[in-house]
Amino acid sequence: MSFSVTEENYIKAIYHLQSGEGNVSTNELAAELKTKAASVTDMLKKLKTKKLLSYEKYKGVRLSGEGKKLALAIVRKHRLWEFFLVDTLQFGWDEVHEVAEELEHISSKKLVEKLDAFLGHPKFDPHGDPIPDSHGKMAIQQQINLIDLMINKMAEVSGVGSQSTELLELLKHKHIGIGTRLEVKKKFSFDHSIEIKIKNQNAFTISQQLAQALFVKIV
Amino acid sequence: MSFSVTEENYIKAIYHLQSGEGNVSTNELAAELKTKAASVTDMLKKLKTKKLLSYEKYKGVRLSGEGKKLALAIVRKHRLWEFFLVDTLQFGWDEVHEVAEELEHISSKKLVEKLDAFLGHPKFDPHGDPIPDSHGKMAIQQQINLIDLMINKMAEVSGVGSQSTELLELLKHKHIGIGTRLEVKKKFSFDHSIEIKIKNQNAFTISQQLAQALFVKIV
DNA sequence: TATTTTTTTTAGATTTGTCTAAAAATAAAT
DNA sequence: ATTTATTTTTAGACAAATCTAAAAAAAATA
Repeated sequence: MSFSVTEENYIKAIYHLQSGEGNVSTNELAAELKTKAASVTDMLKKLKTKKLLSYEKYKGVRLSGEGKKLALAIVRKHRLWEFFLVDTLQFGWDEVHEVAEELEHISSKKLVEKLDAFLGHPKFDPHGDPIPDSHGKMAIQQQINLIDLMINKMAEVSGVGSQSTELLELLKHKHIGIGTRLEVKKKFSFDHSIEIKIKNQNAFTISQQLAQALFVKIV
Repeated sequence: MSFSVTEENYIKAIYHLQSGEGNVSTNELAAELKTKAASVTDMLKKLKTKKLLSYEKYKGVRLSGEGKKLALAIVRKHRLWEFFLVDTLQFGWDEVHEVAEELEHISSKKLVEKLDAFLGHPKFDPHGDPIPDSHGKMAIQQQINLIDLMINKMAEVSGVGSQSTELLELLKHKHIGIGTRLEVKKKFSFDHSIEIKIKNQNAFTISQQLAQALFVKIV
């Protein structure tokens, strides 16, 4: 079975909104899709007959197994294309979203698998979000080394690479601790030092050694 | 201004059909687009108001300057994507057409230019057709029809005249593909069939129809 | 609990692209 | 030059996805 671009966009929107538990409301969906509640109601009735979701009048909506499968396939394509745009075509990580919104609706299964193989089966997209594999499975978002954090991505310090007093002394001096939120503003290839910015502070640079000793979680 | 996928397909179809001179007829277009003449008439009226073509009742249609520009932009995208699919993703040259039909409607200008640069500004697609540059200019096709190849001149298959599965089936059976090197050994005026010789194989004859569907480059 | 407010659904209209059937124009043939 | 055949256009209808306005249901509040 094949679906229109509009239908796919509804499925994707529901997927993103139902991440908590509880049902997704008509109004939430209308806001997300920049359309009107009446249009959403019509589409939900249609997608229900296609068995992509469970929906009862006034009760909101949740994806069925089939619906989730479709959503994951779309998310997979979106994130693979984003990876391609940044990694292969040298787009900035902040300018790929709209293009990927279009590319995610290209239907060829073979294209997706060949693209995935060409890119080396990446597990995370340029924003740090996990890419579902061909069965819909995603890697757990684990912490990454600060040295690998992409520029301008807000992250939270979640671990350190050693307990040495020397390291802790340095961290104390720079007012960095577990839970500190920061962004990488620049990376200097000369000595692999990086410039970071902590809220309400001026940006400052830290050495490669220090960056490698810090682990962060994207927030 | 931006155009729907349907509108773009009409423009592309007219471009391909008007290659000779003379106007393109409603019925020709209906056949090419697998739709009905009545639908074509409706769309032509619409595209005329958008100034993409000149159209008078019962007189057929031709693209305007704007229309040609749009057609060339679509053809450029189609052929660049075909090149990408074959060259980068290792698709077979005979399985890329449908995928490229979808990809050609992705709108991002930046994507096209980045893709073109990544591929090394290719001049011809995997079927031997020239790829328009960003200004719409194409390299002269230095390939000739196999039927016109002089006897005993070594040449290399560089393109096919159609994408039909019937042709592809025949070529597969005869082990002829893009890049196959061959020579014409004899031409028979009775039925215009020609005898060709591929290295390490016995010579065999092919029909006029097949020869006309093959383009070669002298090597 | 009764009433007001918010959310959601229905009803009916609109747009895009399509279709069939019938009418009009053009081209071909006697 | 008529008649016949073909091509093209009009007229009216339909499906997809949307909208506005009004009605119905659910939630919030007094």
